[in-house]
Amino acid sequence: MNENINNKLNAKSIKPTAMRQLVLHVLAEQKSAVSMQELEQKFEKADKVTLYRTLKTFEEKKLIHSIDDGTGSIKYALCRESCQCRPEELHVHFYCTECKQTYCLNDIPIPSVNLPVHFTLENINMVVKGICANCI
Amino acid sequence: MNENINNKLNAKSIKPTAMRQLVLHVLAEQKSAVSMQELEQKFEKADKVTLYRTLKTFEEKKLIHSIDDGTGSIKYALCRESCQCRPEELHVHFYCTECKQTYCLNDIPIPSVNLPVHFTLENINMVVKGICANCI
DNA sequence: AAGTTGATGCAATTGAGTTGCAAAGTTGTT
DNA sequence: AACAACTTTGCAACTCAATTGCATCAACTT
Repeated sequence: MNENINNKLNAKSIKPTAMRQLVLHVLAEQKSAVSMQELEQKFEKADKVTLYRTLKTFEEKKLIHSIDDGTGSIKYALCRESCQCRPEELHVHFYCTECKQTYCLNDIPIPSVNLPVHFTLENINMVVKGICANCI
Repeated sequence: MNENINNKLNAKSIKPTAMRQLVLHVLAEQKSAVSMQELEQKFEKADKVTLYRTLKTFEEKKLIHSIDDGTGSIKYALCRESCQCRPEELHVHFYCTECKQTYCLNDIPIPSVNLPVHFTLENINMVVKGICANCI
């Protein structure tokens, strides 16, 4: 397990410090995307700023991606193996207004959009709001 | 012109106060979606909170819609005539990373998404980032 | 004119995100 | 082992948008 964690960090050329192992471990357990605040609460003692910078590093190295689900706090979730976070690889996110959880709909790619002429595409954020299967 | 403004307010059953007429007037002039801060600067003297509440009212009454474009400040834009802000009516938004403007792509409806079973849909936010035609 | 309701303006608070800086830890070199 | 060079961590403090409380003001009702 620890092997696995270190492998993932190494694969993205992130130095495997204790903190980073811990954060990655917790992230890997989540079924939904989590905010910095939620993560913070999952540790006994955790410095907000270290967490913040850890997440930034993870995101830069494309180990995780962030989702702005419109709730005011950004959520983070693990990327899939070998993800490059390119527009074609992105998936839809779902925010449940009942349980307030944000889920990666990994199997639902973001549909392509025909932009007006001379518009270039870099990135897409698509968040669907509604009620998830568990809350109906 | 003033007639027009009052008609729009009345049509959505919003009491046409001076402030609201003014804000609606300025909103109608915009080519892109604007933040509260940007709006504030367009007035000589404007109280942030009044503006805030005016926008809230407008949004509740579906005179405007808000866009969370991921920049950290919410943008507002007029809805089209007779818009109910239902999922089928929503359009894609475009954030230009060059000019930092957020545009309503009114002619591009949000593509439909096949959600997993038992997920219900209430709303969709779709923001495409890239470079707009003016900035290329 | 008094009373009720809604709108406005100021002050102050919240809450997420961010920066600065010094201490602690890591790595590589002699 | 000792040193320098670099990275990571932790605390304090700050920024900035959004929001709330409360008192005042305007408009409409009886």
